[in-house]
Amino acid sequence: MAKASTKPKLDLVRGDDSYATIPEAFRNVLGYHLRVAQEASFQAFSAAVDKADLKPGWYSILTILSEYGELTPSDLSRVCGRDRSTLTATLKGLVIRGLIERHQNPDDQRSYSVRLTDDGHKMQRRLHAIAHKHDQRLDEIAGDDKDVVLAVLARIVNALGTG
Amino acid sequence: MAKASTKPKLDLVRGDDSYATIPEAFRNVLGYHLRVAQEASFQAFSAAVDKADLKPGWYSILTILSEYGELTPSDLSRVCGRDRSTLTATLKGLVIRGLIERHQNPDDQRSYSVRLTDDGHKMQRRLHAIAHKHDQRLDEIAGDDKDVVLAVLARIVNALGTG
DNA sequence: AACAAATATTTTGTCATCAAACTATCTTGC
DNA sequence: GCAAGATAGTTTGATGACAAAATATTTGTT
Repeated sequence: MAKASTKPKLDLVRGDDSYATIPEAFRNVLGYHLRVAQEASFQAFSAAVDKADLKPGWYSILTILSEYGELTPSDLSRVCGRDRSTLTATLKGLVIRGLIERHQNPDDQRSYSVRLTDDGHKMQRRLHAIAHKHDQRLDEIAGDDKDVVLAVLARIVNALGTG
Repeated sequence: MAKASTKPKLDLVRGDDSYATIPEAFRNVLGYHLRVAQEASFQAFSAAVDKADLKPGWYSILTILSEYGELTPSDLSRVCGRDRSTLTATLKGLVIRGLIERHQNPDDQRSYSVRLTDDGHKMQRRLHAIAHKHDQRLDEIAGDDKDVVLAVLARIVNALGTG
């Protein structure tokens, strides 16, 4: 409703596919721009990783393990900010590919931890190189505003929770 | 690798579930914070919509239609920045629920357009009320930095493309 | 010691996203 | 007028996410 006077139907038809028309209702809406920017960023990283025949989902897990050494799936899920159940399939794949190995916890039969293998370390470095290039690109785009943006994003996460 | 000296394993175990420990490797990385913040924002909106027994995916489509009046799935996909194939299922659901209706294009048998029904308009307003509250919350969190953040997010999308 | 409660992980179901393959239809060029 | 190519939409398959239910095991209580 609102202002039904101007219906911008026409300029939708554009040859290039850059995102032509932002609906008026979303123009000032952080959530919308957050979603679109995150999707763009992920797709760009994904494409770069894909060219090397790797999976984008591996990067964060391998990197966290390279930093923390050894973690249970639950701790890993807390650190990377995703639900535990999301990790199961990825971890299974990483084990199969020999990039991580499981260690049964001798004190608790329910629990195990994962750590990088040598191949896992190598793969982490490969992925990190790709990720780092992507980060640099984002940093250039953000320029001097980077710190402000990081601060706002952190406030959003703290205020709304991780999920 | 890098600095294997301090492995912060310990403070992971926290009673609350606010995101405790950001891996050092991600602390300054826009892409990571973008992903986590977007996920948090989406989950918060999703939860609010869910309480009213609605679907978050409906909101953007209904709102775009309320603004543009009548669109083909392809144009809708361009406006909302998602792939065409993503819309198929949602549009089907919206038709079934009587929130939108399809109109065959008389000049092209392949093509149709969708527009809101009266129920669709009502539903759009309900969802908008929820979305608006969510937006206000994000606006409060962003405070004076909102415009800077919006500008950076827009630059990211323009530089990396919509997907 | 036994049963209840908490915890660690997996499984299942839903949804959103893209890309690529497929179908149907329209347009173009010859 | 007909075949080739472009376009609109759908389907299928992969990935990634959550939540809720199911399993297995440990801990705590009486």
